[in-house]
Amino acid sequence: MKAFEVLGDPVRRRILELLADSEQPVGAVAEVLRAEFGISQPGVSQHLRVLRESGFATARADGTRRLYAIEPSALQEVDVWLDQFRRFWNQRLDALTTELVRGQLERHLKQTPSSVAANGSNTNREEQNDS
Amino acid sequence: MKAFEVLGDPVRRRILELLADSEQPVGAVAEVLRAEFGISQPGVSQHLRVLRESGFATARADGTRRLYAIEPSALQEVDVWLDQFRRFWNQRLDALTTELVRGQLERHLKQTPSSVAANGSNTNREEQNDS
DNA sequence: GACTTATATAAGTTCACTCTTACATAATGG
DNA sequence: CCATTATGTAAGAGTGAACTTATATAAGTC
Repeated sequence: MKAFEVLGDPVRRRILELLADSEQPVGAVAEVLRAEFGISQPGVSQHLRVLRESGFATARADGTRRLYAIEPSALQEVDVWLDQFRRFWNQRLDALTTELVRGQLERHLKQTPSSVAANGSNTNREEQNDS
Repeated sequence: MKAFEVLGDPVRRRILELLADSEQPVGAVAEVLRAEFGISQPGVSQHLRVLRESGFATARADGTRRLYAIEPSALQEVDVWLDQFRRFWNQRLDALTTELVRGQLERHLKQTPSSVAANGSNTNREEQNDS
């Protein structure tokens, strides 16, 4: 699990956030990081290398530029590791996330109405005990 | 987001895994870590302090011992950060806490079969894409 | 109170990581 | 080709984090 070591660096996390919007050339990323962290272009290149080699990002050539993009697999590993702890906040929907989740659920059900059919009413009513 | 820096250390991740089973006294944790990482008791205490101070664990006194337990909030922060990337491996449910919704949905459908009525077959079959 | 067990803190060392500057490589356009 | 733009690599410096050993604290035991 090298993934967490890679994400330990705030600059690299920021890079991933930038790539999440869409693939980006090194220059664009470097510009942002110079503004936000005061870091040089070679510094950025080094971080991008780490992200590439650890499976967090991929690069493709585009003329003289290289476009970097998110590679989900490594991030998903992190997600999987978190699974063993989800039960600590998952058992019951707590006050914080209930509404969000509920909205999510409704939207989801709306997207695939066939799967739930008739009753759009008391879909997830069993977990409002302490919220 | 100090959380990722804290999780960057494999020893600390292992400690959290150990605490996930149940709360543990320092001694028990230290024993495992000495076996697995060759690390001393003070080393373990230092890591536990980091986990405490960063909100990943709590400690309560029990006679001469201190029992450490998981504190979910910090881990949940990590989960939330991951949200912005989930769409890369969850085409359908993209936003917050997909797993939560998923588990919730499954439990719900199981608990209230009447709500899905006729089609008990492909109830939530649409999200087995890449797993 | 003295002894033991359990854990925390102090001080110091070591080492890996993240920078920087300088340079290399590669594609494009005149 | 030569210059320019875009990016990658090299080498070295500085810093901080994670250990170690030694010691402090604190609670149970006799």
